Amino acid sequence: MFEPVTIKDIAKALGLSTSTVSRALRDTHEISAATKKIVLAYAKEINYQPNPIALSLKERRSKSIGVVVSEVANSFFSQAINGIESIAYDRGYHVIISQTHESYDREVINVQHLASRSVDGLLVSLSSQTTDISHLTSLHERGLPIVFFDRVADEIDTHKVIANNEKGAFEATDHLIKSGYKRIAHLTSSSYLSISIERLSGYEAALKANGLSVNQNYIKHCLHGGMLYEETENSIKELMALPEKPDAIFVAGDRLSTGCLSVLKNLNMSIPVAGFSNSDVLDLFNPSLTSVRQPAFEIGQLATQMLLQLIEAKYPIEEFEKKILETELCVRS
Amino acid sequence: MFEPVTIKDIAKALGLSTSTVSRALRDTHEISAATKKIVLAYAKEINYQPNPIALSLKERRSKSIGVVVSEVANSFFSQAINGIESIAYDRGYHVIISQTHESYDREVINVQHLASRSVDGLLVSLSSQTTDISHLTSLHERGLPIVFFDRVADEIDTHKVIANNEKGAFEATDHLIKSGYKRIAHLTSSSYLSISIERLSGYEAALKANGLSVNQNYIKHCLHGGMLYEETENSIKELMALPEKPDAIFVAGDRLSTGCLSVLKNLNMSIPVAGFSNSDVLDLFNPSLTSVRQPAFEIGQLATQMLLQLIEAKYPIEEFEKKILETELCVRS
DNA sequence: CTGAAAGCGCTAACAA
DNA sequence: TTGTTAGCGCTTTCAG
Repeated sequence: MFEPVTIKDIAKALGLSTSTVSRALRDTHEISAATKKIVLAYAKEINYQPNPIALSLKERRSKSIGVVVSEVANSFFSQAINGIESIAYDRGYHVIISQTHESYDREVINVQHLASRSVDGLLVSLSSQTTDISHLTSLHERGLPIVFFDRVADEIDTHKVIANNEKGAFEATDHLIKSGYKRIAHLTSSSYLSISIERLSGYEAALKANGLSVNQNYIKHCLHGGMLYEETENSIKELMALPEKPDAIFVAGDRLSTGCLSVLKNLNMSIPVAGFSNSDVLDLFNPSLTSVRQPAFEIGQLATQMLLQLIEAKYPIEEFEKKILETELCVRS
Repeated sequence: MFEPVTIKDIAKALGLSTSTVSRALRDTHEISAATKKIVLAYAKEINYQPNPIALSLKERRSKSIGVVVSEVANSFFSQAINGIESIAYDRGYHVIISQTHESYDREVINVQHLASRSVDGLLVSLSSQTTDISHLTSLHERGLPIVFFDRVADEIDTHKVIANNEKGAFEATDHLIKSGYKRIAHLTSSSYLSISIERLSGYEAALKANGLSVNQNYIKHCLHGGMLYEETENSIKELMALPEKPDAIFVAGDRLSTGCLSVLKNLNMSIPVAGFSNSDVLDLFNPSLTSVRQPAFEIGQLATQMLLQLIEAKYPIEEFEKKILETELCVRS
């Protein structure tokens, strides 16, 4: 049906061998200028495009990287993807995006699929369900470069790029306290996630730094991270049914933050909320959301640079680093 | 570095030929049950994964489809992508997403890149800059299946899936008029886009149906479709500087709608806005946005089904259809 | 400077 | 029932 031009067609048309054509196209020095010119001209004329599949098979690399995120429809991830693309594109790499929708099974399938498609490396942000990461370790041990961003797995020794979640959480919680609130609840995602742990830790540190104690009843985990309205709603209802109701909420995730605001609005409740979010329409919100903004684009860029460094390294790299980028607190009231 | 297991490894280990192994794995009837069992067991043991690149080269298809959208960070597109994935995934196809960022040059490069990567078909939503579609016609003529969604090109005879933009625009405009507004401005994107044309037409029809005349000064095109704050701001400033200021605005796009609200908020202006948007946090907005919501997920699904139908067709398909899905008006005030 | 041939992983005639 | 061989498009020794 769809018949692209091959190097063979050029060779036949020009009465040359395929190898000569190949060399001419790749501008090898061992080809006469005359032949080169003819080949290049003809290739251009018939709009020859090399077949990257054949190339991949031959060179055992695909010049593509796989990205594993939970949802594209999430400001943080879509911005990170833009960062990833901006670098990958410049360096001649393709980006293949796959979504886990926070499902562990889906993550395993996607990772395997990407690996079998011979991506040269993987940029991974774990799903909220993931506790077992053997699908990644096995690939990593066999030499597939992997860089984690945002939701990382400390068990795997490789580059990681994250936001300063602990500090961001600290600042947001501290801001609420400094604004006069004393009973600060914490709404967060699955407790497995590195980001949950880090943000929880920042929240607790802020309480302690201000002489407040940590009340476990004030901490609610939503395993679906805001994807399920009912789950978020239940958590908030439980919080608001406590004898000592919280007087402010610090939320640990993007979808969860907006979900929280929706629930509060629908329940006709008014309570200040601060939370992690990279949405670009927060200024339009009412009730407003004091937000912790992550440098999503930069995280994507940095992670990609590190991955390409691993991919293109001549010798296996043994030293890995965890880059931590600062967040930004946007106070709204 | 990263050495996957091949059919050859299995053959060698088991003392069989590669073809026997190949046949056993594909469960051909001409292989003894015993051999099959051995091969399958061993393949499982060493976690054999067929190399899809080799398969692609052989079968001249990649079991993947390319998607061309302007921005992933756009509710409509991210929802559409979810719809696309849901179908593609079930049918064993990979989805490769590429973003044009509304740039024509980028669109050409992406399309060519996808084509050269041997995608089996293309799902395209044109960039707002695109007027010349020869990069698509040439591929289409050479037999590459293409399905347009949302922003379509009528010049190419193929399947198309769109929302009922004209009716959606009519309803939104009509709603504003029925709410008592008489001087309704229209903020829209590039005039090349099919969606702009359709929505403009619905807007004009609503005015006429209500005995109002179309005032060209009330119609503003933003070539960057809301991506450039200044552009949106200028358009709105021009509108509000008119001797007869509009008393309501109908906006034709997602980013443009939120951009419009931001500008109005920042300029401290209050004027009712209705517009196309698929954001899922509109309920939190203040000022509110009466929205025209497109069935983005379904559009993605349908487009993918149609594309797979073209891809898997035994005989070339000559009859094409344009599916039009209904929008939903969500009144907010 | 150019050509012939092998090989990347896999499948499918064709033989045996 | 299984093995041999060729070929998908390309690069790269190795010969000429």
